[in-house]
Amino acid sequence: MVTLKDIAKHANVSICTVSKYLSSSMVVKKETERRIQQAIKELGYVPNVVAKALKRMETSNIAVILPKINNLYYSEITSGISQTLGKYHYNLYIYEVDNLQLSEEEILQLMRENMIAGIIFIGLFADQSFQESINNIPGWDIPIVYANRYTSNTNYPLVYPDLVQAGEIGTKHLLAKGKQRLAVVHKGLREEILNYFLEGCHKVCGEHLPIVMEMKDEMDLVNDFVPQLLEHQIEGVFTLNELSAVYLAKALQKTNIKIPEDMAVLSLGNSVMSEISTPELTCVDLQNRELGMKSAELILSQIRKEAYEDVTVLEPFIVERHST
Amino acid sequence: MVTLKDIAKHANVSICTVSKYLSSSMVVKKETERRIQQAIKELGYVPNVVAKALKRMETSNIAVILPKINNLYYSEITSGISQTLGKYHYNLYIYEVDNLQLSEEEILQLMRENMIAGIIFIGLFADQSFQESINNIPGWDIPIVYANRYTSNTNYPLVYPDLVQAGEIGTKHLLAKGKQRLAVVHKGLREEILNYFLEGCHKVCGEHLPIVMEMKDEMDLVNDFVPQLLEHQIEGVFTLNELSAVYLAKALQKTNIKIPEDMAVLSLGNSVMSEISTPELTCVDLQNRELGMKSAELILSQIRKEAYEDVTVLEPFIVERHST
DNA sequence: TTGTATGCGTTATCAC
DNA sequence: GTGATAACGCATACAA
Repeated sequence: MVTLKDIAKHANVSICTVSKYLSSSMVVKKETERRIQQAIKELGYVPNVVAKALKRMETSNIAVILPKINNLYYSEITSGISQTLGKYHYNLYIYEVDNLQLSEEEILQLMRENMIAGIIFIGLFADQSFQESINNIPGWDIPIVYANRYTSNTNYPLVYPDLVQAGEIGTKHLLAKGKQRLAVVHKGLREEILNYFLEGCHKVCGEHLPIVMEMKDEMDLVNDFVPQLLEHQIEGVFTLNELSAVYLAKALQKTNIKIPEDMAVLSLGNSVMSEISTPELTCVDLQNRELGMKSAELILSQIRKEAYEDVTVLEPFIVERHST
Repeated sequence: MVTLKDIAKHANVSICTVSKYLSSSMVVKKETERRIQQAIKELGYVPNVVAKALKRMETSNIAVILPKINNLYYSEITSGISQTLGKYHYNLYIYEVDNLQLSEEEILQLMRENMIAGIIFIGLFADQSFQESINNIPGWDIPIVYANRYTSNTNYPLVYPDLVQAGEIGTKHLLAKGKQRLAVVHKGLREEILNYFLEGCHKVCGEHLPIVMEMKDEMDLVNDFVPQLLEHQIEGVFTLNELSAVYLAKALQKTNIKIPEDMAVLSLGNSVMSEISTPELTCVDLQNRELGMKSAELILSQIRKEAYEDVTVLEPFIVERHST
């Protein structure tokens, strides 16, 4: 391995001179520069980031911790993070919690061992127990960003889409399409989150709120779920889970219910899945890539000790296709 | 930061004793052990992986380099890699080439700077120029695995699905379903790769090969592509790209062609996309997760200087749904 | 403008 | 069993 020492010797200067020159924290004579450059080229010098990190007690590694990467929802966000981090020459670690089977404590330990410069959690961990885990670590000083987590008892910045507005524009859209009797369908959504949507619905519908229905894994959509929809004479469904929206659309068509004439389907989330569904689903885009980019920026702000917003809210918008 | 030094002082032993005890490369007296353990607990010691890496000149970081992560094809493979690496306590870096806009040389430089322990390339880089880039680096010694790359001029192990067999079982399946006139549809596939499939088809069809059609981005499927299919009186289509298969199925239905009665559609690749398509697509599963796991194992074998297979071929299999 | 010397936290080579 | 001490490659305070 070629080190600064080798370069220094070859260029007949001291290590310090090379080091400072390379970090452009010093101006050197033209002749010195030439010799250093030549030595670097001839010997094939590659800086050692690990040594640098040890000395400076700081890496350029950001960890993204998420349930699984093979899910378009998470991978979109991750790609946004990657894009911004790459621009600033930070590296991106991925930790898939579903695969790793590590406890919260073990993950935090891992982050400290590796001198991670910042952590982005994507929609993970029960609020209290996790925050407690961090508080239990005296001298914890790694920047954190919570992407897609709705909580207030944390000292770290939050980034999430405006779910109230999502509920509002979704409902408004369905009403504008002439759909009166609406249902909000979700799948294991925490009540707290669900309430944000309903608050948005409320703004549009007043007291005439959509009915709320939960989709369960063991349900047969065609035989169990769709009949319930019909029973309530639902005309428009706002499905708060993209994949469920796609499956619902399939079930409706199997039951010979025309989309959007007999029933409109609006999905939350805009990945290829909505696009390839039949019919193509109208959806509320949650700006996942932007969410990722913003999360990365917030981590970098913390690292640089700059000011940052405690809460960043992204504006969702409607992408109209053929299901409403 | 609590270091070995602090622990040593607190436990009244030397740094060396603590270090060797922790790496279980030395047996210590019961009493010493107790004191060390107590010190670690009381002071809250966290080992510093960066310092360890510098000293040992070796990290536990594996880099995965791929075009983009927000693509189920790549993220499935990545998830497989993550699963295996996690088991052996290796960390996973992700580098998205499409986002980073780095040249081959810059990527290789990045890997060396960061003392990456091994690199997995997923379906990337023109064979020759890239291999040359590596050869141009004297003393390059980072293990590499090529996932989904078909080439012979490399010194590194290859992992890929058996495309000949994919062609064979796909064709066989379509024939078994009573489809005689077949088409193989691809989208910008390199001739070399395409030929593997055709070789598989040949095994089943003899000289009566399927016709090959290329799908282009600017094509209107309903007005341009489907009519071509009909013109050739095609009864079964083997689409070598999952997303294209889904779009083709949509186009066929718009043209009121019944799947699979009038035309069978077989897709290559088995992600959720085939599942949520209407109708659910029968497909040839390429075992992406296994591909990732195998890639990770091959990297680890190289790191451990164990023997490994130069070429690992995965066996694709049919997943039957409703499109054939 | 350049050089010397020290230390980041760890492991490894000795000696005791 | 245990302890000094020297590296690993780099950055930096301080000298010159």
